[in-house]
Amino acid sequence: MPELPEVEGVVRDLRPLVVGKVIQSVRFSEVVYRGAAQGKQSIVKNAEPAYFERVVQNMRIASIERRSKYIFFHLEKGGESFLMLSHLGMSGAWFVVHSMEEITELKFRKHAHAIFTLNSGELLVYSDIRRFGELRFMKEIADHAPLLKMAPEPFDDTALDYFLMKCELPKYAKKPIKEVIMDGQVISGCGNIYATESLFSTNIRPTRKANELTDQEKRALFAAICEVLQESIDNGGSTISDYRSVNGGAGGMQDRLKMYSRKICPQCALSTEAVVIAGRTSTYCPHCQK
DNA sequence: AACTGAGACCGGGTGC
DNA sequence: TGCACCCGGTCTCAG
Repeated sequence: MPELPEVEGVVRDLRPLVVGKVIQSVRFSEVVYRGAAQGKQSIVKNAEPAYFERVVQNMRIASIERRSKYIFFHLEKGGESFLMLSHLGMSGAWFVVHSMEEITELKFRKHAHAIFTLNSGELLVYSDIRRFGELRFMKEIADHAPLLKMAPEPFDDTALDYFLMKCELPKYAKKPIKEVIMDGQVISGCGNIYATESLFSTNIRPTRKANELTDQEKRALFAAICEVLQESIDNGGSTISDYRSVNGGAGGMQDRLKMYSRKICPQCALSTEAVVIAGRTSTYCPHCQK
């Protein structure tokens, strides 16, 4: 499951491989075309695949940027700029290869849904096993309303105050703290894995109501989130089931996780417990986390 | 107007 | 071997 660190890794890998290159053409999988014919938006959102094909032709990849768990491809053609948005969902992955056979894991090759041919002769491939990811072609960020509501990047100076402010709002005050920190409108890029880890490292139980945390606890929790996100970025992200870095590598962070999907607390050696919060499995230590 | 909950999207993995 | 079910990030829509 790609969260902020995994998406950051993909962006850092992609940049030197494709920035400056020109998209000659793009083709989509049968699933995408068939879905569009049935009125569904499989992978490709807010545009017909045929439109997408036509419009990205001869566009230069000017830069690539991560924002929350999204990847922004800044494209240019004839002095005009465009945005191609990619969200990896549960199982999205990007590859840069000379031929599809270079994608060695069959499940990723089998579920390649967008294949861009670059002027270098290489293929830029978006693969997505569970199809929870998306590709969106836009003129500007405002074309997709939810993007305007995203919280600041957690490493921004404003992010802590933004988080503290959101905790006080009626909408969030009485919700479990774990649900609050996983909300992209409160903190950007913190999903189940890193929410679980940061709550464990600060000894805070995930079910506590947001407004029942002390100011000190909230500040410590926010700091812990930034720390674990940074640690994960530094270690290539967590490869849990379907996350792969560009061209199929695995991350190293999964071995450093202390609470996510653990049966035994590494701190006190007692059994952990799991509850469901906002639809997500939330593992915690009932002894260490108060 | 604003919030809430349900539904939709999927196939690999797991357990019976 | 087969099959039903579980899981999850985010948006959309009905209430």
